[in-house]
Amino acid sequence: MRQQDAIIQTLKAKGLRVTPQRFAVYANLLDRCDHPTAEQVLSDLNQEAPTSSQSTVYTSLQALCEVGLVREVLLEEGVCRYDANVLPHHHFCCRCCGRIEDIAWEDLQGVSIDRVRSGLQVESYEVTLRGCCEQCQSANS
Amino acid sequence: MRQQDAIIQTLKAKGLRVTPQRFAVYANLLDRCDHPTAEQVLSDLNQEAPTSSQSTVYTSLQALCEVGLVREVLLEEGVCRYDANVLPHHHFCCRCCGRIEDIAWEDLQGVSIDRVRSGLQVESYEVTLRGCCEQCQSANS
DNA sequence: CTTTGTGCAAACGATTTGCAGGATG
DNA sequence: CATCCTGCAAATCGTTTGCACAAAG
Repeated sequence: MRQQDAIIQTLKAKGLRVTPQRFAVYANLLDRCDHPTAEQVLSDLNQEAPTSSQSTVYTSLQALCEVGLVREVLLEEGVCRYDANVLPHHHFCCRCCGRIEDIAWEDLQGVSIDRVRSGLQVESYEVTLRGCCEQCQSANS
Repeated sequence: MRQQDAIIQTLKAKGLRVTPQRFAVYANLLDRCDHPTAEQVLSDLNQEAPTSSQSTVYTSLQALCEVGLVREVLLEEGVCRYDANVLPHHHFCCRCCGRIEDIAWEDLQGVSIDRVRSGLQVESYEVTLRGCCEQCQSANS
């Protein structure tokens, strides 16, 4: 219950009205460790009973992105995934199963951004690793 | 003219039939320093006279990707961009104008991949820088 | 001649939009 | 009670597909 209050406070603090649908979208995203698409969130919420419409999920995700509570992740063709982990981190993308895992910032040190071509004002960066995840490795052998 | 022969040889070497349309798509991509979408390539080719249909451009790009002459670049929502530079390199993505620039591999050294969580088999990686490009910086001031 | 590529139009899937009614602060 | 959000359905955008014809090796 305290968890829920925290979510409500967070939404309010960002100037977003707290509606059941918006709450549900954000809570769902916080709850997952993967990076779901809008459609996955939608069907997840409506699993047992219909709670949100398609367009509401889309607008909610957009609103959450705008205030910085959620970020878009673009690692795959055709779909846009969402991530409630907005702390800077990297991604690992499995070539076999498509799974996307977060890589903690500290686990990948040593990028020297200051060396980049002058003229470009770099505000942030992230590393995308591609390869084969543990599950797929054992499945393949 | 030698340039054109080189393209033809490259396509043949990859086992692709050399058709005027496919040639044009690949030549166009090699010619540009940006990372056009399929639609941009299409309209570019048909600028003066119609040379290729929509579906042909899409299938050509797909064929070129499959043989490794072109790579997909996913840095923006909704569209898939293409890049004829298949040497490993990084990308800079301007937040203001959306421009995407290649960053040479050597310009960004020091990522220590071996330190990443064990279990993950990393085959490749790339860094995405985000910020403000030179043109936008001067435009904003 | 066999195989592969092209072009058209229709199909598709993800996302967006217009608008009327409903809930929130 | 003014504003913002929701839900529906239709619209849109990028991309894919089916199929008949044409071109390449």
